[in-house]
Amino acid sequence: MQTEIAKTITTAIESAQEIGALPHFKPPEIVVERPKEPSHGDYAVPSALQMARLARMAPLQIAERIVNFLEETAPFSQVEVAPPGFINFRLSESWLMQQVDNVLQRGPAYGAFPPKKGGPKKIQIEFLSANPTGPFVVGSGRNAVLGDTLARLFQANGYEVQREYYINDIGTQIDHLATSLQIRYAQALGQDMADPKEYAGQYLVEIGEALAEEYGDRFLYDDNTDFMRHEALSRILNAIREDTKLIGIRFDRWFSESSLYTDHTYEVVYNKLEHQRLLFERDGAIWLKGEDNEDKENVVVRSDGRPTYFASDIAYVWDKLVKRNFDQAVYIWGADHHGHVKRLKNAAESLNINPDKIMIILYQLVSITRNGEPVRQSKRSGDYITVREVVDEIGSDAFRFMLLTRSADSAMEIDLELAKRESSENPVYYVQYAHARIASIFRRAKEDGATMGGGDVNLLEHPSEIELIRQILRFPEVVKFATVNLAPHQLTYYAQELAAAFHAFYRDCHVVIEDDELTAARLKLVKAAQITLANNLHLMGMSVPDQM
RNA sequence: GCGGUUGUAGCUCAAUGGAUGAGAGCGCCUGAUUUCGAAUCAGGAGGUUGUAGGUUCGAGUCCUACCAGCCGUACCA
Repeated sequence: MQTEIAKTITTAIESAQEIGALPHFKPPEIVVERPKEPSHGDYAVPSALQMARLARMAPLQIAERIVNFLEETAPFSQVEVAPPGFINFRLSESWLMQQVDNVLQRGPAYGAFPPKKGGPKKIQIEFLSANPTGPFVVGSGRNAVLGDTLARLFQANGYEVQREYYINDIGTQIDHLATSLQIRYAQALGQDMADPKEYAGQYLVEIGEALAEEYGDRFLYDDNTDFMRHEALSRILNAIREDTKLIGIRFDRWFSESSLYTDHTYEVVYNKLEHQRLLFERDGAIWLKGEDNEDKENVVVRSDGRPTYFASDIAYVWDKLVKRNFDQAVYIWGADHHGHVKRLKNAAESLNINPDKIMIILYQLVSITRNGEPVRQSKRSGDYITVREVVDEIGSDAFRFMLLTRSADSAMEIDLELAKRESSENPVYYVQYAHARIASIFRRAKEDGATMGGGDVNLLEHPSEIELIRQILRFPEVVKFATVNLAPHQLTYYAQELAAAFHAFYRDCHVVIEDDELTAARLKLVKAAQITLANNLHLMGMSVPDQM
């Protein structure tokens, strides 16, 4: 709708300029807004205000001339100019009513957009990717929920989406993990050893005990680092996989960092950079030049010959955008990684990859408190709160909703005790209750033998009905907006507004009544509301209950 | 020090450079059910959008400085 309005405005300006009603100038991009104040209509265009200087005319006058040249005003009952120079569009009630049939027809697809012409764009979203050195903790939950919801949003926008988890399965930390497990295993076999310094968490004790039970002392005496590394990784990753399922997340691929080296991707990328003379040696290490002098140089290969994490990052982005040919690569990173954004994009550019294909979402970190006291989050010390613990207490839907309501760039604090106490007040239940109430209306209608077949949507003229339709029709716009702005939290706010519009309608309008025709029409409206609520809840990865 | 980011109601947070109303939820106060589900609805109190300047027809939003919090500033990941 917004793009259509923008188009008609543009043509109106052009024809006004041809005739001379407006002077010639290059019009700015036409912005179509949804005004906050309902009396200002459904859509508003402030372009006349922006063009006042260019046209050297009063904004009100510009707006009036544009309106005079508008060709198509079909779905609108009113197009008016308001001071200081807005052009306001009001949708006609009959048009609004007719959209209800439209929503019913689209059903589960309502709010989704078809793929672009020429086939769907391939987008890869890599998220969570928590180091496999410990359990899935609450802090990472935000990453997971953001990534998964964005994946759902891109799917709704006609993209072909792949969800990927990048496993950091090499490096110093993994070596420490292996030696820590070796100690736990030995302890499980009754050896008197000091607790590991590196990874002291309970989960390694359990894995050590499991190994002792399965293998006895077979791995006790020789150097079994490789075995320990493998066992620790696979068991921890399995646990993470199970825990992500707990909140409705599944990955399409688990990508191993070490595979970048075994399949020679790294070698190819390294040679490419070297061929372009972008690598140089200093202090025994190999560095990558910065894009310009202001950018810092970064170490790619350490002086002991081992590649850095950054080296893997470069090979990985090549793997994504060149080898696997994704159109876009989305990264979800904690804000503590913000320093890496520029160097990754610069490296991509050095490889002739368009850096615009890389979208990096930074989210502020989550701090955990319990009754106001900060809780430390550290896998090394074994001091952490897992997603599983919290989900067991408050449920997956409330957990996801809680993490999703904040925009990514606002730091959030979760108080565990408060979260438990208030979980019954979580707004997700408000939204789900609206859905369940509608299901209940349909159960009632069935008992009474009422159906929505043949319902005439033109009967839906009560102000609460019109308002509910307006809210329902916002849904596709919200989906689009949340995607292009990478702002999935918008879904949670819209869901509450939609539910509120339904509850207000419920107060004012009985659905199952004596008047069969009005009943049928209202059942249609209520069905449309239910479809929209359900599609929204699905997009947020939450359950859609018929009863609560 | 330098760089990034955040500062909005008692609390947790929204708000696409727009309109005499900066909005929700929680908490607090007052009301509503012989009715399709009260996990609901209606109303009230509560704000100098950290401070000071600037740009703009128009600023919570953009720019500058300052104050406060968080993060980064590794041949860790």
